[in-house]
Amino acid sequence: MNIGSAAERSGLPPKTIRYYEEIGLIPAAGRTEGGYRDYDETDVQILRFLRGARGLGFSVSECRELLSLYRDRDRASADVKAIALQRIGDIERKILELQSMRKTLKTLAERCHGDDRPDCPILEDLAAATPTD
Amino acid sequence: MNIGSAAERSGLPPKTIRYYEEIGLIPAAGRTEGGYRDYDETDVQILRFLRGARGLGFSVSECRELLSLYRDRDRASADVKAIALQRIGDIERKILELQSMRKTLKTLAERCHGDDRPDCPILEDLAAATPTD
DNA sequence: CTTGACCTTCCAGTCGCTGGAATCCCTATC
DNA sequence: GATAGGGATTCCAGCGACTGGAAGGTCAAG
Repeated sequence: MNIGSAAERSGLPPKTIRYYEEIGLIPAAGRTEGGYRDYDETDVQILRFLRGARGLGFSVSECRELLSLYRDRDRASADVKAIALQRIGDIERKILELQSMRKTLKTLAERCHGDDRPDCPILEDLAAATPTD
Repeated sequence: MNIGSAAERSGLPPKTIRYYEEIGLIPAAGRTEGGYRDYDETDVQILRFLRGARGLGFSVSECRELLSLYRDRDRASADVKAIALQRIGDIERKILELQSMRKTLKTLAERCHGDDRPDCPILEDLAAATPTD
């Protein structure tokens, strides 16, 4: 099947599939006589795997690790779990950061009357910011 | 004061300050005879403002808007508030997305025994992913 | 035989910096 | 006055993970 069908069946855009090939995340696809990339079900499976992993926020290099574990029949599930737990930690840190931003913004937005007058605690607060690092 | 002091007093790295100048986020700084950029307290104030806004996750183009509102004495606070509310919306969407990822990953990680055996629900689940879009 | 949808490669751009190289300025010490 | 260092300057390249677009090749239908 050509790259368009593989894209449709995997949920990844053709451009992304070519990009993954270029960076060596997936092996170079076979070619038809006319020079078109040719994919089979196994390839699509790998592409879907990547789409799922990327969708869970794993970086491309984490995907590389996950993929090599996926292909390794002698893998230890502990290695996979470690990557997943790491990712959960990243996500939780990010959530905390976003929640803190939201809290600050909400407080400021609540205090801003939001009409046509110019005085605004949001701007005032930003202007008063001190370098805390 | 030179860029190093402005950096210290604003909390932004010198490279970032030059970058902001380059992209026109801040006006070009004055220069000393020797060609060094020269900053005063007002400049540092603006840099701090930017650091605060970026720290709350506003994009550079949002910062541009916020800065122009900040400088506009005839602004309507409603315009500022609208940007802030928009940003809160972005943050909340992002939090929901991350929470969903975390939930999926947690479920998978819990079901993975994480020892030296190869069978692993994390990999199995990724491999079974279907294009849902 | 032509049309149009697909494919190919390659180059550039996105966002917000960050690193590094080569060179210049300023101050302090010998 | 020479020199050493710690700044500053510019410019170019790279990060991550694509995405857009141009110029051209291929394929199936009419």
